Amino acid sequence: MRLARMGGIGLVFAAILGGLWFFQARDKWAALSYEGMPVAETWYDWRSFNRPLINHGFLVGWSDVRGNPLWVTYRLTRVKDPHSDPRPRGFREDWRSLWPITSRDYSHSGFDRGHMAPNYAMSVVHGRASQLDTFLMTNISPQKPDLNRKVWQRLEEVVIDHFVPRFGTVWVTTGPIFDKDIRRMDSLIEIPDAFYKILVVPGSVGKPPKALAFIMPQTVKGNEPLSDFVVSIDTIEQRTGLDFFSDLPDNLETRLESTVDSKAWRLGRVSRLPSRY
DNA sequence: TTTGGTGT
Repeated sequence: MRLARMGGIGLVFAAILGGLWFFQARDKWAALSYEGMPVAETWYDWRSFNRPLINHGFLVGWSDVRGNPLWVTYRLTRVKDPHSDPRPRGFREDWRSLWPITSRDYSHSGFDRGHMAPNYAMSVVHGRASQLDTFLMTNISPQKPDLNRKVWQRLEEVVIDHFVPRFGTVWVTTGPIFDKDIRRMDSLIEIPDAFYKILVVPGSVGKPPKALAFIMPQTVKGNEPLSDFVVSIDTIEQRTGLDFFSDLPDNLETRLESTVDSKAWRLGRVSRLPSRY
């Protein structure tokens, strides 16, 4: 009898603590993503199953099965005097991943440790703690050097150097794409076939939001114009099994995700900009 | 280097 009562009290406390955790987490999920974080279209499908990890300034949808983040979301805003702290020395294991993933798992694999939330932009906009979090292995995905160090880097530079100053606020959703055939590195981390990046400038009164989306395959040469890789968000949803921006009113969401609107972004002017380095 | 690699 007494045992049952104590058990009951324990359950009530657990429920209260769990509830508090959930509501706090839910607030952070909402604050770190635009109109709802990405969700798997089929919740029981292991291929798109992921769980949200909260970091300073960005959110990660982590897949323990693939050993990759399936999506990362963050907001970039204009800052007056952009400067970044020095690049940290190394990549760090994230204790939250089910399988321990370390920097060494990428060594001699032929793949770069590719940031999803980027070091420089996060440092400039969100500060040191955020910058350090971008070096967690749960923010890293295997990228071929010609992608990571060339055209993907150019895309990230255009976002932080041109789009953010021009529009004030840009929401970014980015991650890997896995086609049906599964290839893994020796460390069993799965190798993506391509990467996507979705940019959204939020709407204002009487003005709908605008989006620009890219898919870049691992096989790029690196000197292609960015405009070669523009796609609709619908295409990315089909290839990832994720649903983006699901909190938008349906008519807005449908329009945003089906249209390709590179003119409004004046992409042509920055499409062939060389990397700064 | 606003991307990364390798090594101790």
